[in-house]
Order: sequence, then structure tokens, then C-alpha cells
Amino acid sequence: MGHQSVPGRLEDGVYQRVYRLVAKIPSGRVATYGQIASMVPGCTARQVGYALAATPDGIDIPWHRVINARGEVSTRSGGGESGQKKLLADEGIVFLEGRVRLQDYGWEGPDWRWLEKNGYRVFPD
DNA sequence: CTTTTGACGCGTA
DNA sequence: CTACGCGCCAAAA
Repeated sequence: MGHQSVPGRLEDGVYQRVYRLVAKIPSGRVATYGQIASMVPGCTARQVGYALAATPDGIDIPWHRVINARGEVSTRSGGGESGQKKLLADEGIVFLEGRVRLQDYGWEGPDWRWLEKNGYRVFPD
């Protein structure tokens, strides 16, 4: 049964890990690229952005709930940032001066038990 | 195998 | 506030 995590040879790859984690961000909350990266082994903030940029059309993940560390929507998001802001505002997220207050809307992340069970990093070393 | 391509983060000036 | 540099690295071609 090789279901243990194998560094360097993950069955799904880093991008798939990112997608699964992003899929758990609840409506009305946001996560930052760096935050997601801190939970995915071998991943950096940039990789998260690249992963989302490479998201195949048709897969249903809340990509719009991932923003940068300053609480702003990235300018190169597909289709324009206004669309992403609209999606977030539709979930009740308030923008002040074009920013989201992470202290109010930042996601705390999944339960550590879920992280451990699915091979993510529980602590950011 | 090599090269290109990027939704970032953070320190510094 | 702006501007710049550099670290970081998987995936696709």
C-alpha cells in the first residue's frame, strides 16, 4: 500500500496539492499565496500563483479566494481583478481602499488533523 | 536533457 | 507612498 508521502515523487504533484487546499477555503474567507505555500511541501508563494494560473478550465475550485499578502487582488489574474473582487464582495468580503483586512477575513487553514492526514505541512518549520 | 514561463514575498532605499 | 532586487521552483515545451 504505498500511501505514505514520498518526497520528490508525489503522485499528484505540487499543483494538485495546491488545488486541494484551495478547495477548502470557505466562502467569505481569503487565504494568501504565502499561506497556502507554507502548508504545501516544496512549494513557494510563486508556485501557488503559477498553479492557479495553470488551473484547467472546468475544475471547480475557489481560486478567487487566494490573494496576496497585502490583502490585494493580483493584477494579472485571469480576466481582470475586478471580476475577482466582485466574486469576493458577493461572499460578503469588504474592500477598504482596495484591500481586504486579513485580520478580519483571513482563513485560519484546515484542521491540523486534515493537513497531517493528507500529507501537508502542519507547522511552517 | 535544457529553456521558458510566471495570480508572490520581503527587505531595502 | 513608489521602485527595485533577489530568492524560490514546478510544469510544460
